Amino acid sequence: MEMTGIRRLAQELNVSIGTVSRALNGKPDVNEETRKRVLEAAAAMGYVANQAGRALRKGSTGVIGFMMQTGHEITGEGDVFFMSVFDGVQTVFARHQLDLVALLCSSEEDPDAYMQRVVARGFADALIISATKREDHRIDFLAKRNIPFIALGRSKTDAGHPWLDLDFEGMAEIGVSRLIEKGHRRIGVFAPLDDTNLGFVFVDAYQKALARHGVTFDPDLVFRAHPNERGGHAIAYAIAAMPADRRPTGFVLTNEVMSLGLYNGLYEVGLPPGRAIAVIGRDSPQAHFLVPKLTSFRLSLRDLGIELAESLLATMPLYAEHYPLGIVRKLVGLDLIEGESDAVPFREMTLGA
Amino acid sequence: MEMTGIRRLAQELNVSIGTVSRALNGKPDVNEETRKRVLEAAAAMGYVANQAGRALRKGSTGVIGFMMQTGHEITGEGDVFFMSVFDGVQTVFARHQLDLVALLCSSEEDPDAYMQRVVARGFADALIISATKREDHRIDFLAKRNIPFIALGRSKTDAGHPWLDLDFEGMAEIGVSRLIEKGHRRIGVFAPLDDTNLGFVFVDAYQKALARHGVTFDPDLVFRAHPNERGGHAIAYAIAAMPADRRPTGFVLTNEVMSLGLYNGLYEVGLPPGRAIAVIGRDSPQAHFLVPKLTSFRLSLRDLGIELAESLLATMPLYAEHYPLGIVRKLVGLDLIEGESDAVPFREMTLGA
DNA sequence: GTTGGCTCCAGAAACGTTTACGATTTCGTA
DNA sequence: TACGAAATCGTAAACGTTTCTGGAGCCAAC
Repeated sequence: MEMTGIRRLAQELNVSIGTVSRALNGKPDVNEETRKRVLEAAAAMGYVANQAGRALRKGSTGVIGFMMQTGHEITGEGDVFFMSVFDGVQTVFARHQLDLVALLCSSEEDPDAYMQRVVARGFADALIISATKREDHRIDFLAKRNIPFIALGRSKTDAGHPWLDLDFEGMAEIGVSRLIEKGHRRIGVFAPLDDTNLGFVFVDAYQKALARHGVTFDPDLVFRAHPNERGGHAIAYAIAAMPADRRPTGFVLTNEVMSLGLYNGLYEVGLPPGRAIAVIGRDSPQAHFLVPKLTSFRLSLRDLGIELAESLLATMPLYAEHYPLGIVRKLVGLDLIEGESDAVPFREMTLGA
Repeated sequence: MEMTGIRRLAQELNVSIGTVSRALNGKPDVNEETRKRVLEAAAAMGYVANQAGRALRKGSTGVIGFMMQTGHEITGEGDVFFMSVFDGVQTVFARHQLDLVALLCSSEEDPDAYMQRVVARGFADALIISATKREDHRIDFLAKRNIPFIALGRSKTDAGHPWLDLDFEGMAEIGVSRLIEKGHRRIGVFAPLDDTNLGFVFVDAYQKALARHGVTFDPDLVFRAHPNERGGHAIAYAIAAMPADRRPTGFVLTNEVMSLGLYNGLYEVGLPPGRAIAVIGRDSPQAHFLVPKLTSFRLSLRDLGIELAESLLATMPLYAEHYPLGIVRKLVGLDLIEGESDAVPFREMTLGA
């Protein structure tokens, strides 16, 4: 009869399974000598406590879920974005033996339903949710159930929950000011087609920034598109389709990947970025080598991940003492990296490559 | 005293928990009338079986793990790549109530150790591993432990395990032939710095393709770089640093994102793609709008995901009957999409934008 | 009227772990 | 010597579920 797991370990060492467990979990009442023996034997046979058994008994899984939706069309941020954020999150979690897994919601399943399923199953101790919608039922749900969570991205639905978001207001203000100082008056911006919150926040801030500089707002300069390369590309064609004197002479973009499509689209329609149109965008591995060099907002995604993790742990009773941050609701700022894409001095629009 | 989970449901319905469980799991010996009552009550209170309890009892979790490493520098493929593959995988898994989660190995942790930990914990029923190395200990480990798995990418370590990989041989053959037909003789290719297997496979096939066309192999035309935008960018500068008559006049690239860096790098060094150097690359959302349009290899990542999932299930006793595929070890082909990036007719190299 | 088979369900065991509790030993001190 | 505290460990319960076993009830057939 084959013993399994901790029982086998206990038998081999001639101690009880209780002692083995206490030894492995660093509990106080176990002789240091036996603890050493246990640890060595465990390492030797590669014993790791079974997830199900442990979770069932402890009532917690040691797993934090990062919920995201698969399929490219939907996600506004690139994947590089997430991979870097993950890495930051994990360096914090690793300190507490917490594991990060990405909970992947199929594009065929409703995100709300998926999340309820995951929570009801007790799959994770806490959740990080991204791609927050303007009104996001997940927030209410999690708050009501008292599941620790943090949202990456603000939302109109406010449950007093912690969130982190990029400083879109700051980007709007800096971007608009910078272009206006260079003489631009017609500044285009992007707004997403769906109800992700960032679009509204950014467009609002954009309008305020314009007003602050006494420039009147033209709704035609808000370009609705998908938040991906395709969307950026489409915007270029939308611009080209406008009467020349109504086109934007500058553009501010906060999305990681749209600048790629916008750049190439602008080349195609004969309105080269940095020459015919000033572009300010967001730095990313993909956008980093654009020619001419993109004047862009940059932030450390790894640091964002670290802050995300720490802010989440701050709301979890077991870990809060190490992170006395309260309920974090914070905008993370971005640095402006000077490039040449906004070097075009203002003048009447001219067509041609 | 608060009843939880299935017990509460059973009490509410005045049946035993066993009956509830059987009703929910579609077991035969339960009255259809009571089954209906159970299902309705479960839906009403949003009951979902606890993951830990179920996994502990059943010995299987219903979770399939897709193992990947976080941090951008390491991953050769972009995140869009994975998000699309995931989506395909999930459409298959959904048919069997299986859940896909991404197991994220921190860049600070050894991938082998991470995987052993995950397996020992019994976290997932099966694994999909990506970023396979030329010699990959994970393969041996999983095969020895009899854990169902499939590798995305070939490896030298062969455990008779299933794998799927892109047809690098095909891309090398088609890409090289195409450029040679246009008169090119000096064709550059990329090889990764680390020991991912794809590099070796591709370079091998590249050499064979050259030989088949009677073109002698020049090792200087194999450019070692990181498999990301930065690497592509660096290659452009490496090319520019060569004596003009030793430079490649064409380039074949199979990586999703490197063409971005290469394109922009080539522009910077005054060797514009499609004009000074012919480039054949790989299609991707990011590369899709490059100017001039990239002549590229395309495949459906979603279909790749579907095939990956089906091939994995084919090796799992419970599901094999639905997927009589045997042990799949297969190259998936890519279509060539005509663009203008390889339109440059062969001539002596000229500098200048 | 007994038997056998069928349908449906209750009861209990089992999965692997953690932990509360109690038992044993040791040791210092009255 | 005796007693209490401290150290160490074994025992068993508990977590929520699935599934095995058996039993109650019913009907048909002999």
